[in-house]
Amino acid sequence: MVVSMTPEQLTVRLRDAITRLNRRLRQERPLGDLTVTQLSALTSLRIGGALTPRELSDAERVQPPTMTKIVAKLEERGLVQRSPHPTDGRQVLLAPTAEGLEVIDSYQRVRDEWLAAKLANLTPDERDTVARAASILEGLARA
Amino acid sequence: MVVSMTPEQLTVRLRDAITRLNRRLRQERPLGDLTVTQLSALTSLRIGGALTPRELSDAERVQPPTMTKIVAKLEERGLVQRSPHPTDGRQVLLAPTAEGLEVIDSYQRVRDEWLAAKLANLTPDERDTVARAASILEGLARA
DNA sequence: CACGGCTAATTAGCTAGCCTAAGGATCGTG
DNA sequence: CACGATCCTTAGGCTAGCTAATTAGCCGTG
Repeated sequence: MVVSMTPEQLTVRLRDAITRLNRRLRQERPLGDLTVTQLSALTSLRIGGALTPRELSDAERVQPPTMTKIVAKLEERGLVQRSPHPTDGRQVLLAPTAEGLEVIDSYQRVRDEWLAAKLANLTPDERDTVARAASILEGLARA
Repeated sequence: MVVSMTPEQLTVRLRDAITRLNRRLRQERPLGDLTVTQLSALTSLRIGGALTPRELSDAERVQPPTMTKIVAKLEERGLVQRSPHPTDGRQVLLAPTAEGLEVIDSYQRVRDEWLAAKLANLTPDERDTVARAASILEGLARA
């Protein structure tokens, strides 16, 4: 079932799909709680262990001042802890607190209900397509 | 090459890919020019012909006040025209101006250079996967 | 025919999330 | 030891979304 589409059509189509789905994801913000941006940053911290703000902003593809704000909010909620860098006084190390880790876990289970439910309605074949596309799209965003 | 992934992994992975790619798309704002949101609304108007603000906000999945602002910006630029509803004095009809249509066309060609270039680097197989996924994702966002 | 309740659109005001520019602290090297 | 580079933050601005409240117009009922 090859879809025949010009490159322009594909570009427009993909952009549209991305922006709409993103809007939808933002809307589904569950009680409590963290925004998509905050959760993403927190998750990067768990994966990366302790990161500096610079490393974290690189990982999240935002500018450093943006990350300052995101981290500030996570800190307010006690989900991230800041400690001095052992050898470089300019830098700071960020790490999730125990509560932060807990929050991530509970989100992994609870959070994406809306999207998970939608995905569950797809055929196995469609899910497979989406899974492979997700990897490809991540690659695009990273590049 | 079937990717084996739990539903949770897929959900998280997809959300991540969407948000990151969306950030990237926002950043690539070309000179001139319309934001992704504005272009999307304008395109909906071209497809839908003349729509009321309510219809347009439904189509774009935003709340009416949000659409009021988007339309105001498009109007400022002379890309959208407002006319009274023939039978209902509360409503308003929105339609793209000639210039608005022209702008859409030029964007279709010029705008998504960044994304188009990325897509061009994919293998035909990957492009096909992305194309099919785009349709599926649009369906998700719509539902 | 007027009035009460609904709907459409806008206004007001908030938050998140992104940016650039500029500043202060620290590092490292000549 | 001074000076350029680097790290983080502050300041300020913009887009994009939201909810609550207001204004205007519609319509059915008494």
